[in-house]
Amino acid sequence: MTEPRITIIDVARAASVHPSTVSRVLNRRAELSLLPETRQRVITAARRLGYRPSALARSLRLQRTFTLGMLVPNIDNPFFPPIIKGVEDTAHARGYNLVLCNTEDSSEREDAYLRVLRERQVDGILIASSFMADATIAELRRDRFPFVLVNRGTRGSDDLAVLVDNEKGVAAALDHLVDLGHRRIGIVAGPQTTMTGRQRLTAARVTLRARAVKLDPALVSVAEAFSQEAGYRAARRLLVGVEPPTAVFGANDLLAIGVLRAAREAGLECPADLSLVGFNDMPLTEFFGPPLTTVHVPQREMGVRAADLLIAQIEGKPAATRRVTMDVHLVVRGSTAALSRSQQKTA
Amino acid sequence: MTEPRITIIDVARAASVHPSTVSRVLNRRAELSLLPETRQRVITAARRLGYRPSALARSLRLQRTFTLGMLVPNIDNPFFPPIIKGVEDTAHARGYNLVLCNTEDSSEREDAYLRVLRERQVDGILIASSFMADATIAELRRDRFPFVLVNRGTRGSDDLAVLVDNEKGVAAALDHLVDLGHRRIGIVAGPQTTMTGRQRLTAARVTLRARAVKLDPALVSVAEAFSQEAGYRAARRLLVGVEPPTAVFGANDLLAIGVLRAAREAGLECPADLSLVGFNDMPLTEFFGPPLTTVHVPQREMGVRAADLLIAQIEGKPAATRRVTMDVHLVVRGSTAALSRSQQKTA
DNA sequence: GGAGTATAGGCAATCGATTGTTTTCGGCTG
DNA sequence: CAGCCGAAAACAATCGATTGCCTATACTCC
Repeated sequence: MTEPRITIIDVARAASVHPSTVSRVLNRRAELSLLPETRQRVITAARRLGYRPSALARSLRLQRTFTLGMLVPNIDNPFFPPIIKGVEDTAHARGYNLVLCNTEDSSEREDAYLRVLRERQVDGILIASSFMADATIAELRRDRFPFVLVNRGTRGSDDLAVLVDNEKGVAAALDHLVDLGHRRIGIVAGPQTTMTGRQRLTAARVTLRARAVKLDPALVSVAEAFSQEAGYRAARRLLVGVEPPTAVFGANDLLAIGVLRAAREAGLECPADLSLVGFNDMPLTEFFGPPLTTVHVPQREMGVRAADLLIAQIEGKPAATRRVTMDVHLVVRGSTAALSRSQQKTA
Repeated sequence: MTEPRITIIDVARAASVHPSTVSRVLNRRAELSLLPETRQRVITAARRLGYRPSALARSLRLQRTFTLGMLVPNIDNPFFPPIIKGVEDTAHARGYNLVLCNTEDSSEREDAYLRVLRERQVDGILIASSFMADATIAELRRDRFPFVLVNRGTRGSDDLAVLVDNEKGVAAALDHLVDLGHRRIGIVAGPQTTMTGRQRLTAARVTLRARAVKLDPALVSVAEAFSQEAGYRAARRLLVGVEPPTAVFGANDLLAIGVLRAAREAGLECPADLSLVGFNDMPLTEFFGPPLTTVHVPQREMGVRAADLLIAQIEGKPAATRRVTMDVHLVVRGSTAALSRSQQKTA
């Protein structure tokens, strides 16, 4: 903008009133009585000049930006967009804007962005990013800076959080495989540096033990990220063994797709040679070849609940609950099938 | 934050210097000489107090926010995340932050967000949103507000823009189908309220005419959005006719996936009964069932170029070029096949 | 030793809006 | 007609950082 900015002072001059009067008129403050005629003069002048308030100046004065920040690990993961939309819709409806930060699964970027968000004085932060050091979060806690964790927990503290019932979801996924007759089940786990990665792997162990299926350590492969590529690399380690699995559980859908690719490369058909279950039920999974059996997570709803929680906290409303756990359920599609004779022979 | 904010004044007091000195130290201004010892005292004090500059105050004073705004039609469309990442990476590398706005294909939201971005005084805007009224853009142009169009053009003006070679892409897609022997080719076009939608349909007509294939008006179905659902609805209208197409071109990948769904429902196998080509080559298309033949668009690169263009404009650097057209090429995968005998009989 | 000058850093205006306090002015009362 | 009241709007401080300009101090040179 090379044009000089139209300020409240310009409007005041045009309407022959004091700037403070302009402010009161435009903010519809009832505290002070104003002549209807004056009010009209101000409004007309503002419109005529094309006045746009400066959110910067306003925020500086009010110490409130009406902006939320959100840290997302990777916007490329189709799991997140619906969550983001849920947050955005809710925020918008309540008069807040959203600044989105893609941390690219890097803790440096997480820290950098967090700093930026605080310097910009966002009113609160949603953290869907999972690598973040507990120390960083502890700092937020100490400063009483409003924040909500999304799809990730922290050890034992009572931070505001919207979580997924990982235990139930993993159990549903593995029960399904066991029910189909599978006994050699492989796990492509998420990074064990993340809460989600650890919880799901632990839950898998628990479930298999409960079903009396023993988990061959050679069939557990930890991916270094929640991405298709990492899933592919992890799956390759899994499928080359002397006794490959007849079914694999991927700790999220992208990992499962990576497994699919590795399987194809190894000449395995899914689900004939290898059953596959994912987690999240991200958009478009039903169109994959084959359509992915996966654990459905109410993504948009998570975003909505997270934004609700955060805004309530910001506005000092009594939080009905500090922790929301989303229910999940298995969606059976085409990537899983009963253990076949040929698979039994191989195994 | 309930804690009182640490300001530059607090640091100044702690270091026994004037606030202006603190500012100069922390901004490494060389214009004025400072005693190394003073400098050190200030830095120490700032660190000890945990001073965080207020981006708000800074921006207000400098009339610069070092923030870019980006309007995206729908973050759910996997086509956009890589573009966004390209923008974000570039912006970040140049010291800018990005505020992302999801317009949900609604022109009201577009206008609302555009207003918000201007009130927040972002330094420039990237517009990937396609519905936006030309009048709104004209206003930006008039105010000399820096902006770049991404993946959409405007009629005849010389706005900064990063475009896709739609003509070439569409020609490649349809040439491929014609080369495979298809003559009854259906088009699922994008909304004709968007430039992209119109350009691709026009290009399709031109290409088919050039190949002397006549386009049955009954085989052109316009979707009301660039979404899977809209594609599905549009495709249903197309496939129920007395003489259905043997191949379909979807104006983007999501539309193509909608076609796939409709085809499946109609009992048609892809590519055996129906060949299908999309546009964009968004992430994961290779994992669809069948893997989608589509026109590859360098998504991340588009974002990078757009951010480059915008930042150059903001910083008053001479723009080498006002308009960048990305090259595209067809990626043949599994959703297209040569016209088969059975299809010929049907047709 | 006094004028000149370089160096270090303080002073104060400014960015644009908000809001508690004060002023102004007309009208009314005693 | 002085005094008071209330409505309407002006005044001025404030949010936090930046920067052109000015000042104070010490040092140099003749």
